[in-house]
Amino acid sequence: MANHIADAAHDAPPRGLHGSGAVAFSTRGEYGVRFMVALARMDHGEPVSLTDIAEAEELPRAYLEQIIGGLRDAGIIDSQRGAHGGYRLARPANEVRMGAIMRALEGPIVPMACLAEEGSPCNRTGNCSVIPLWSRVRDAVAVALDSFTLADLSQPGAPISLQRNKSASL
Amino acid sequence: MANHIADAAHDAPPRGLHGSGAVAFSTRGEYGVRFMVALARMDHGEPVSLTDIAEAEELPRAYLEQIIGGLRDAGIIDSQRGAHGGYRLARPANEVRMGAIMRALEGPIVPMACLAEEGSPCNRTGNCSVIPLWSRVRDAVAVALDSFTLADLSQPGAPISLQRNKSASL
DNA sequence: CTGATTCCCGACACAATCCGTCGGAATAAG
DNA sequence: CTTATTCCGACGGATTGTGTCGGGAATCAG
Repeated sequence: MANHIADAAHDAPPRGLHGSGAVAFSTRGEYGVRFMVALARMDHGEPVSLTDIAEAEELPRAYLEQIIGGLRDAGIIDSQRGAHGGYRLARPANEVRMGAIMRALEGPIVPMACLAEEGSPCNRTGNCSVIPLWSRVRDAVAVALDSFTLADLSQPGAPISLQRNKSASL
Repeated sequence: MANHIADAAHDAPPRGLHGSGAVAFSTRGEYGVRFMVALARMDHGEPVSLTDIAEAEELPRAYLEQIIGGLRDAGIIDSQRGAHGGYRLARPANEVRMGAIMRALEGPIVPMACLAEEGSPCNRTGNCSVIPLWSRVRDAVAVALDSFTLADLSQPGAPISLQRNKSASL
């Protein structure tokens, strides 16, 4: 199980893909994104320590530490050890798409096991005509995530042209 | 030292609905959709028994039985008990959107707990500027699912204008 | 050099939930 | 009455999400 995380962004799935109630991301995604937003706001050249961010966001420090390993491996953040160490954005916030962050945190977007390239791709070939459905969902999620950059979320006033949030039970 | 963050920072009560690694639907979604597609194909006026569909799709019968309860409750399928009983589509296949099926199977589409209307909606108001992200993902998934009808998937030749599936690591 | 600070990493425990099974009750047809 | 079928609650094993802990490695200050 100890697969080395050599190059990220492509090789993430030590975490299996099981499923949940609905589309639901896990807390890895939530905490990791909040970490990134906080880091983008606090990053002024000097590294920001994990403890500072965990306090600011009221997140469990040790757990957060474990989560953001994926961000480092993906090259999204740079880390510096030792006293006065911490984390920095590897690139400007407006060049970091949220899709890259989420994939680094939660692994590839695979709404259904059929779409995972490794392993048996749904041996029910021919019968299985539902793949287009999952495929389109996957693409839609990717587009939605990539339509935001980190800068969009880290600026205080929300400058996002967002359609009215109905908040109804979708 | 402020070590109190480590143990007292997590608010226990509102941890409610979370779930999975990536976007991944559960097998409820997969099996349920396959059930619906099979039913749409086999439905010729007479009820189709669960055993027949489970055999045709090679799905565990008892588990499938449990899953499709949601479809019945949602009024998507009609059931008839007793000998020669079984299931029928409640409406024509081209009037049934896949989004309705998935919601009946897996519950509302809520990528992050913040968006659940019941309960505490992310008491971090003000700070939490990431809601637009989850909101857009939710809407994108809903649109993608609703862009298919059951008829689209149950017809043998795939008549769907589907962009080329790159199958890359999204 | 010594010590303090911080990231890094493996292991572990607890809880939740998924996945699937089982047995039986209710209903309907012959 | 017998048989076929849906309906329902409960149960268990396996997996995984969530979070903690302890120590090791890098880095900096004195």
